Amino acid sequence: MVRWLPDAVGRLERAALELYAERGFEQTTVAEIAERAGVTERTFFRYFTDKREVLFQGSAELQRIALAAIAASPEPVVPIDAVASAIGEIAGVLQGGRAHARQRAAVVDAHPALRERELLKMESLASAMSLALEARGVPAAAALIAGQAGITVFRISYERWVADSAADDYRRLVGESFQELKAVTAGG
Amino acid sequence: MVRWLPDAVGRLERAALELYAERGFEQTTVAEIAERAGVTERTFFRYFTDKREVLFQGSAELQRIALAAIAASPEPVVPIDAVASAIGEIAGVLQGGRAHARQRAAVVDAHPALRERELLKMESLASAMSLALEARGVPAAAALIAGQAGITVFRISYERWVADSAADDYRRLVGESFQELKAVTAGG
DNA sequence: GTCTATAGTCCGATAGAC
DNA sequence: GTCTATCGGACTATAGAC
Repeated sequence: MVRWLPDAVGRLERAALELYAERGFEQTTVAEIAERAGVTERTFFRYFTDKREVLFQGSAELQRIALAAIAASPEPVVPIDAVASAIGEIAGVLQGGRAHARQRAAVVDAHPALRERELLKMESLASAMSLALEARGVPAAAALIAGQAGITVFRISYERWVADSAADDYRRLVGESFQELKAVTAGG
Repeated sequence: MVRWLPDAVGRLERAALELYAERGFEQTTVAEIAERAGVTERTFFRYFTDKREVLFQGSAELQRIALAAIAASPEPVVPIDAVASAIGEIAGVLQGGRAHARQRAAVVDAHPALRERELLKMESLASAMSLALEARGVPAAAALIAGQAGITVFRISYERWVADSAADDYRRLVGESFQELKAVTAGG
């Protein structure tokens, strides 16, 4: 007989996503999430700083993958290409869990408080990529812009991927969005 | 004898910025802001949905200016140029209040909850610009990317403008950042 | 694990302007 | 009378302190 069931964090994450989807973010209390996960309210706040954060644990892992890709970019480092490979790697990882991504996206989009948090995570990813580029010798100004360009493409292709049933190849959507970005900034 | 002093909103905004600067965002209660502004807590929540929003009332006006610039862009509408003129207009308006912008930026940067809200306002500006571009006949995909590219430039040049004492010509910084964006995305 | 401060909501009351 | 701005108090849930 075990005292605690394993994976309290995972159970809390699943319970929260389900409840937010079922009855909405604001209509769900932390107590209800904790109850469904079989822990106390106190335990929830042990693992997550607030009610939103429970949906964003995965972003740290994505960031790790992106930084590894930039670190592994071949010399000479072309900022936009290094970032494109990083975003492509992320897309490759997400590719498998489209159903989950869709449910999560619907929940996040439905509430400004969650969209806010998502934007903060994206910003964090962008600055991390910029720093990684600087570490590879890219000048600060170019690194900043390339990092931001990367999340622009990431977000736009993510939206297409979850919204359009026909567009199921996420990595390919990323590549297309990068081409569009190049065309638009060239002024064409 | 008037029953209420005029401009309760303005007094609340100034009181909030002062207090957030003096003792930090989290260490300031809404009751204290209200007290300094000479109203009750209840009145604060009448005008602002939450404790953060009090610092972001100005963003609606900036958005209006940006959209007007896009609506007034000469034919044929080149998305990136239309957005550049919109961001340039905003920079021109902010140009005068550099001291205030600096204090506000310091306060916002100091707390993630405020950075989050700022990112949400930027996102709102980006999608509004994208919609305005679509209204001018720009295809959806290009409009989305151009809008995002616009806020990328806006934010990067804003940071430079408040951080670097020597760089006091905001409009010029915006122009330079657009050039850098073009260079980076071209893969140079 | 309990206790508490504070954010944020709701309903109603009040006082002046028109 | 209606409209608008403020105040008062009670209430719940989040989040952090002890």
